[in-house]
Amino acid sequence: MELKNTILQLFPKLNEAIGTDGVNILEHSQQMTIPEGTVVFHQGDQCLNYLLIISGSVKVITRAENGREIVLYHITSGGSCVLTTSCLISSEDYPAEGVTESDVLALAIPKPVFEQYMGESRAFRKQVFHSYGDRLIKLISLVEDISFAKLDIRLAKFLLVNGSVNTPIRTTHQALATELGSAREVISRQLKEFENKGWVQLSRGKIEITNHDALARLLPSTN
Amino acid sequence: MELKNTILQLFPKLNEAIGTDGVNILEHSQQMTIPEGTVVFHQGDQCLNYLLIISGSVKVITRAENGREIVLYHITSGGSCVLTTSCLISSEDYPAEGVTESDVLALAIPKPVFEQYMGESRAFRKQVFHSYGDRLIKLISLVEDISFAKLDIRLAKFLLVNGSVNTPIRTTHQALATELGSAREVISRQLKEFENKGWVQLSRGKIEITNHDALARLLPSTN
DNA sequence: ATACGTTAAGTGATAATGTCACTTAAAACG
DNA sequence: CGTTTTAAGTGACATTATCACTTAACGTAT
Repeated sequence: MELKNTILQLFPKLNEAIGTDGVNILEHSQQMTIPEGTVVFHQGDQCLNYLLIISGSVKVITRAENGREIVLYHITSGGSCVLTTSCLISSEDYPAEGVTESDVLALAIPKPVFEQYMGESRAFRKQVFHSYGDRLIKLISLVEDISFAKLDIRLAKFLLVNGSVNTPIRTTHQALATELGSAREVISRQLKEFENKGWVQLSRGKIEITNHDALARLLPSTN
Repeated sequence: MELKNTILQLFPKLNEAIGTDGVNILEHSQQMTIPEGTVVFHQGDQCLNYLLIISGSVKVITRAENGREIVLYHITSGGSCVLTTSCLISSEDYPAEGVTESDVLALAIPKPVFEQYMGESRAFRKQVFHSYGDRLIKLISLVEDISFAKLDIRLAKFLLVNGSVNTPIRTTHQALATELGSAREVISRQLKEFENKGWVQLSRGKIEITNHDALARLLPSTN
């Protein structure tokens, strides 16, 4: 079966769970396809499934009253939605919103099955814990970035990670602002500065990197 | 036994684990007392125990290169150190530092015992997951606060939570800045403004609230 | 009790970022 | 082709951060 191989590849820790442990995730879970732009969960939502993303990407954001947003993280191929899981268990209000950024293929494991696996399979537990730990650590990095790192550096980093000299980045300044937790105007001005220095070329909905090295020199050596 | 009752009170989800499940946490764990000001873990440290805090408090901070710090969260009585746990499992570098804020009494459960409990006790799993979820959600709130909330409001909130009209807050402006992820000078100026309005009275190492209601009016109604 | 070193807090200038109230321009669509 | 929508630009101003200090309060040793 094709899907099984894909899953095993994406979730190496699940090998045991699918194989020798006698629990077969595929039998007890459901494939879901979710179109782009769907709000997968809102603040305060309850979650009834443990979700594994097979393909596509989900962004998790919080919003302030004044409408400003910040992307907390993305869940991509091979990732699981730890926050929905934790929201299921914890009594606190779920403080974020998940939106698909592309068509998404996911595997939904119902809560009781999830709990059974947690008890029976060491491999499954490891997988779940690994996701949790990663998320926690990434969130801490986000806090660090937001409170310490300067915007030009964060912006340069984003550009370098998401584009290169021949692959332009297709996004709006607003989306970039949300991604970095800043304001559109600030991003626009910063990009304009980069453009004036000849490092990027801007057009509506598109950013082309024209001088990779100059942008890279902005980053601290540890990146 | 006194300690057992204390633990059961602090970690209600552990009831089952200590009682009927046949695993006795007290037998397989070790009490530790840690003096105030001890660095419990550094960035990159490995952790060999799952830690439950019985009494006292640990603060978890990150530091920027320029020396600025921010408190990520505090672990107090009844809390567990999820980050050390996750650091044990995840391959990523541990991105924070833990420092005891007072003398701390903790219960250290060695890794193998921890893993055994995770397999055998549903209650223990719940406890662990609950801690994780709470931490994740609190970190998200922190991101929200840092990126959206104005400093005067965050400061007022802190003052109201940590002091009252007859119980002054004993802390330095520097510590406050770290707590809120700001700079000392900014905190000093903001506090001075509060003082000019007659809301607080400042002296070295001490902040007295003189007008609780005025401070409270600064906060959004949802708090 | 006074002097001295240490730590906490204050200050002014300047830079970086965020906010507001718009305007201008590009694309999308009938 | 003209009209909506959506994206991006702009100037003025507010807030927060940074730097390079100064001043004040406290602890300690004589």
